[in-house]
Amino acid sequence: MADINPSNKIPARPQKGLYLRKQDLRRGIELMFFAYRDFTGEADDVLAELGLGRAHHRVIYFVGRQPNMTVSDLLTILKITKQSLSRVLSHLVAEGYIRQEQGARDKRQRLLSLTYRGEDLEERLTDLQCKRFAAAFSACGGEAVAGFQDVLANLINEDERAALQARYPDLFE
Amino acid sequence: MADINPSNKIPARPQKGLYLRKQDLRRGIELMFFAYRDFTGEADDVLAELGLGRAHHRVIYFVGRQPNMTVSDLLTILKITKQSLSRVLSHLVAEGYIRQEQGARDKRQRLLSLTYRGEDLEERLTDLQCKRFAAAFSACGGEAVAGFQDVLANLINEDERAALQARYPDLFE
DNA sequence: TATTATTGGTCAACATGGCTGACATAAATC
DNA sequence: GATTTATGTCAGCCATGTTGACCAATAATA
Repeated sequence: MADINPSNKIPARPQKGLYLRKQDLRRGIELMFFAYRDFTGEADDVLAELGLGRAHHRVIYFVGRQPNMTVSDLLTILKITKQSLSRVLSHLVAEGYIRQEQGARDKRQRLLSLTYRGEDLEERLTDLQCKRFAAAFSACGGEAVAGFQDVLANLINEDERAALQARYPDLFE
Repeated sequence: MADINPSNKIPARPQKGLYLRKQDLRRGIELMFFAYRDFTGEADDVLAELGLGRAHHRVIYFVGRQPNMTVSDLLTILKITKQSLSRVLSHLVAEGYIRQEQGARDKRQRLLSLTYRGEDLEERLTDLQCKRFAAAFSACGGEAVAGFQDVLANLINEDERAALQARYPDLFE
């Protein structure tokens, strides 16, 4: 019997690449949700024991990465309002995780850095997340890691990607 | 002048693979943060106009993906408390995005599905995120997409990954 | 069958961390 | 010097997590 229906062989739409089917794009959405949920989960548990939350973690992480940064710097990275940041930051200063010094050039600025206590916590949290990445990277291999980095970089807003590249030259290799 | 310090040529630690250096793992952390932030940003804006939040989006997305699912099903996916879910869900039902029917086999259950209004919103939001993925995937190519999927899958908790595989067989190819 | 345990869901109250608005102070500009 | 701009704070609102107490339907068991 002849194959009357050509749809068995010829795709209905022009084939732009198998990874661009709706199903594959939805898989991207779902993997991002599940991976992010678990990626942050362990650190959240540690933070909860200390009476801190994910917002505190972000501040500690980025201040640790770039000591003596200003509040404004943090705001452009976190993309939250300075009022939101202020609450979290005040808490971290009060609890002795973060130290702030008045800026020499501009006295309005408060330069942020981690105390020893802050460094300890940062290391503990970062180690947790790094271990997860090390396991995943090991399981997948270098090619996959490169692809992972490439896709994530391209999910970032274009203008934002340029700004990040200027701030963190090694973020995109 | 002879090269006295060998650290210029010989790595301090055994070389487990270039993508497992601390720097690369931290890049993973940072890319996840920035990519997730922007990946959710556009949809958040649409939701905000409708007086909804990201929590509502998650419910709409997963109910759309699997109509007639129960509240319990949703809970195991979202990993939040049923009290949290209840508030969001009640709101969505009140606003006419979601319909709930009593379960036939078990009258305690309420089977969830999208109304036409809910379907419209789901499509609008999913399209936004799919477009972002389509652009990123196109820019990076199929190899990168495969690596992206592989790494994300391996970032998910192992037990959870098994459970997801059972629920969504096509999530991991 | 009657009782008990489990499962599915709701209501109330609290905490975190977003948000806006009003404001103080330092610096830059006119 | 007066105004404008930038940095940061305080107060209060809202969304969305949390726990605890509870009700109803079903399943398990004495």
